Amino acid sequence: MTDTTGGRDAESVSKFVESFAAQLVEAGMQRMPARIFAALLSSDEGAMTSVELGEQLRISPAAVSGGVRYLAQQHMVSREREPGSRRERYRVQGNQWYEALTNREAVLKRWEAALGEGVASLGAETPAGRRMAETLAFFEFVDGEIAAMMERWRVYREERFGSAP
Amino acid sequence: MTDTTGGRDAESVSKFVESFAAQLVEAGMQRMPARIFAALLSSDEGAMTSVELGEQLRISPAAVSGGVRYLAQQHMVSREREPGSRRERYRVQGNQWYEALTNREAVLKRWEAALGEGVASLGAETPAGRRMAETLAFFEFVDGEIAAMMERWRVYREERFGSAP
DNA sequence: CCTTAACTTCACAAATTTCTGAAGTTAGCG
DNA sequence: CGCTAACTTCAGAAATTTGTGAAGTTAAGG
Repeated sequence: MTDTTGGRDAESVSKFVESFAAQLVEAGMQRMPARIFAALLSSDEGAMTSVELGEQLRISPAAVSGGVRYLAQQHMVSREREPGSRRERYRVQGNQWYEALTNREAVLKRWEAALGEGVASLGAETPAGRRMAETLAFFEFVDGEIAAMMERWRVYREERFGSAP
Repeated sequence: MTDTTGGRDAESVSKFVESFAAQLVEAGMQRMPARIFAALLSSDEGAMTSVELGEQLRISPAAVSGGVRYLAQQHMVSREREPGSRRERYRVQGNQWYEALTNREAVLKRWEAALGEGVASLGAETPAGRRMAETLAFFEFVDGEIAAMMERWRVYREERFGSAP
């Protein structure tokens, strides 16, 4: 086995990273954040330094910096500092990240606000206004359901994988 | 009330269209599809012709054509032809569109496939492989839950708004 | 304190995406 | 059977996005 990273075949890891990143891109994520995220996800530690990311992905420190900032804002990675060092590590926080993925809460709230304005400006009695009110109800419904779904996931996860976070 | 479109204030409708489209864009949709979709959603009929769309949004027939094709592919609008005419109407199919929105089925399936390959190529026994297997389980779980959620929505919708599609 | 390592910010070049006008295609209508 | 209305496709200009190198900032370590 070709093994240049200390445990795995570097090439097949890289291949997975790029292919998973491509899926994320297709789903709307920017390219650099997607690649960085995929790299972190497939690292054994679940964490990498800026330099390691730059080397594996062949990108500049500036690109790492920008990508990581985006991911941190979305709560998909967290940054940690080894005490007494200027070096940071970026970490995929266990299952926190996919909870963030479904936590489109902010997005849903904005949609709901926009639809609410739509109902108001079109008039609740017009056909368009009524259609929009129903759409709004749908998003409010989804909003409420998601919390319950995530709770069920935690239970299921616990019993299947053991060890809560 | 300024009323140039035959029932509503054209300017406030346009304002809503642009602001809702902006939200959709921020969530990842392309600009033209987003604007076209918002326009359809706020029309009383829930349907408009190519010419009407071009006029309201100030875009070329080519842009309408491209945007509508995208929306139809995503099952967010359907095209209908008034019989004995070359003219088409594009329609937001009641509640069908937001069901399509949650029907990220294709997306979820691709993610699952990619993650499955990841587990295989990293090794199910490695830490990274284990983390990825858990992620995969999460998406499979969500996949299953969504169908049930939509069913609950239909029941709720029926009792709150009456009249199934 | 001075040096240096480790990010971050910024201006700009390159790549990509988006929209348009023009030309093409198809189907209704006289 | 040809004319015209109603899309669609395509090539390319314009705008936007992306990633880089270079310069800037901050904090360890000597």
